Amino acid sequence: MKPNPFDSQLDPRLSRILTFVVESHVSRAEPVGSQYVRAAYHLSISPATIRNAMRELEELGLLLHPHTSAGRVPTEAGYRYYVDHLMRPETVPIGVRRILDDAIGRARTQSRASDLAPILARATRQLAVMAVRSREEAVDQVNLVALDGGHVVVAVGARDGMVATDTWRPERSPCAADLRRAESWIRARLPAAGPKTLDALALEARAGAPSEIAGFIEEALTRASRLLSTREEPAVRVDGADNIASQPEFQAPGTLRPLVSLLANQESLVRTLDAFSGESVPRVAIGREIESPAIRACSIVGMGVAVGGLRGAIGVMGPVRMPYRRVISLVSYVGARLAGA
Amino acid sequence: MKPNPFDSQLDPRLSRILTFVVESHVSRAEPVGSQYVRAAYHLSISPATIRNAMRELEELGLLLHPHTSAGRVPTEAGYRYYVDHLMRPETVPIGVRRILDDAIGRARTQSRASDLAPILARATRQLAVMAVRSREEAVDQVNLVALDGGHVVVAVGARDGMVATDTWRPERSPCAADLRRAESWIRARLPAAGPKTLDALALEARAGAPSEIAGFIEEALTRASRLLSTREEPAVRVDGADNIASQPEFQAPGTLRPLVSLLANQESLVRTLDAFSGESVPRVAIGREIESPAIRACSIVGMGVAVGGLRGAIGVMGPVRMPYRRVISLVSYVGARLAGA
DNA sequence: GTTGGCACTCTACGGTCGAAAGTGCTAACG
DNA sequence: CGTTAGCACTTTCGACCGTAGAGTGCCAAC
Repeated sequence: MKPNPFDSQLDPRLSRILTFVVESHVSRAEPVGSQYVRAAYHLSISPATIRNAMRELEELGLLLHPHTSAGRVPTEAGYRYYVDHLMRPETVPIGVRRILDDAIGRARTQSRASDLAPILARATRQLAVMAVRSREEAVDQVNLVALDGGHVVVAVGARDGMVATDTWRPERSPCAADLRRAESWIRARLPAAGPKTLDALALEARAGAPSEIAGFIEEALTRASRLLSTREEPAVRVDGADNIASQPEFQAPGTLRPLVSLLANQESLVRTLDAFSGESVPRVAIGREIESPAIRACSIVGMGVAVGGLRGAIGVMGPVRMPYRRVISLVSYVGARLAGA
Repeated sequence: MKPNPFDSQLDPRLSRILTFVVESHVSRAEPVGSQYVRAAYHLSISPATIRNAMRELEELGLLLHPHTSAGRVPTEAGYRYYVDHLMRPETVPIGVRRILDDAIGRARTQSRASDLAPILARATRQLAVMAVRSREEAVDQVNLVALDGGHVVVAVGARDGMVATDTWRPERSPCAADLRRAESWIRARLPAAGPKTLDALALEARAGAPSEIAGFIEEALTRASRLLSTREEPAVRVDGADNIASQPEFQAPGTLRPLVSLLANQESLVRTLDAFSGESVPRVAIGREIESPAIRACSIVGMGVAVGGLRGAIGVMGPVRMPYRRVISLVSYVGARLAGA
């Protein structure tokens, strides 16, 4: 972290003006002039005074002039100061809260956390991302069960209680005794195993297990391993892309392209969001603060969540000119519910 | 189908010119003029002659004039005629074929057909979609199995051999006898049931099953039902969006928006692709032939596929000005491999 | 059916002009 | 010292216009 020259509070006069400029610009999407601020907030001071204040803010690097005769626009530092010092927390309106609670409840019980992305996208009118992956817990138990019809279920359980299953139909159906033997062969060799250990164990089985069930055990362990590793590649859900595509910052030709690439290439989006998964309260990354160079013109509000056996992050992305108050309050609300007991 | 006035072969002279115009325009992305055609194909006829032919083609509705002094552009009917009568099939080069074979093999064995979308996108340099859903087969069997640690697996098997499982941990762990009783209660009432029947059965269980296992059965059936219906919502994978976003037809402001919506709202894409799932050879939908009004400026080459217990469709989407030869050959190749035994 | 010649039409580009917006500066005021 | 009024200044934006370039349509001739 570089030292922030604005840690000390700004002059209250300048604070007020900065707040006005930021909030005006967020809602109007145009440079805001001194006249406009005066009229919009019914100020009793003259435009000239406001201009003086704006000039000071510009010298501090918090505002910016697109050109000589345009109003002011907040810089990224300006938004940063606004988010850190000026913005007051907003409470989520009761109606929205009900909708969210409902969706969160469903996500919890059905372990389909990704369904929250559309809800969050609608509520914030931005792009919402939800990425969850399973905890990388040690494997605790492996069960093998025969079903009617010759199918076999392999179920792996992690120490934290998460369970995943896969099904297949072996060429030669094993009898119940074989299943029990295979299970205990595995159990005897199962200390605390991650997916790599399971792979190693599969190899060991091919060589060392009783020959009539060796192939079967190998298959089961291979599937168990794949179960864990495919679980590790996060389930991601993105929604609301058209919300931000319709924003004025994406109207200029060529500006939408990075967004399309992002949607097409969700891995990089997930990687970006991963940086937020450690946060227990919303963190705001503004513009260039985002690592990924592809999305320089955007901001992200994100935090980590945990649902059932899954953990991951939620994030809301939009142009730097974003209604931070509302977005933060919503992310915070959803995040708290998903992190909480 | 409306009667096609062009079923009879076009004059060979006109056919040649139309072919040249289509192929030139596909690769150059600009209106093609008579001079250009002459030079590019080393024709020994004069530009004036070519112009005469073009005028005839324009009168037939196969070519179009953006304005008085621009070259010609194929109309959608022109592309249609080209695809139906002029285009010669292309063979997939051996190198590409190897890459595809490899990917197809992996998709088969791992039942992860969606991984083919990125491959197809790279090969065609267009947008590729792969959507698979499980067959809507009648439920054949429901198994309940206890695992170590108090978890229970519910496995539903469909008549065609597909199996899906879900796991949960009931509040009160049922004993082995309870499980068997629950299983046979269900089995006795299981004719050939779809997800709706399973839901109905869950309700019946709440009222009519032995009280000590009623709640358990209800839960199991609800999960089984959800298993089928979430399986029914197809797994979809889209890739290569940036391929077509970089095409000149998407450079004009506002033209990219529908594409973004499409990527954000993959349901409608899936619905559009569904229309192709019945085809056993590639079908080409050009421009307005596509039902969905959102993607009027695009064409789709798609066909149905089947992988393991899954069925669905692959599709390649791009601007109407698309290299149909190459795309069709690739879709055909992949599709044939996925449909074959 | 094909060709050469030529007038015609339309777009794209670059420059000029006036209106509108909003500032910066200076001088005056409490 | 903060605030204010007045005014010149800068810059963008849209409209307008004239020219260069591209490619056609048509006509008369082969």
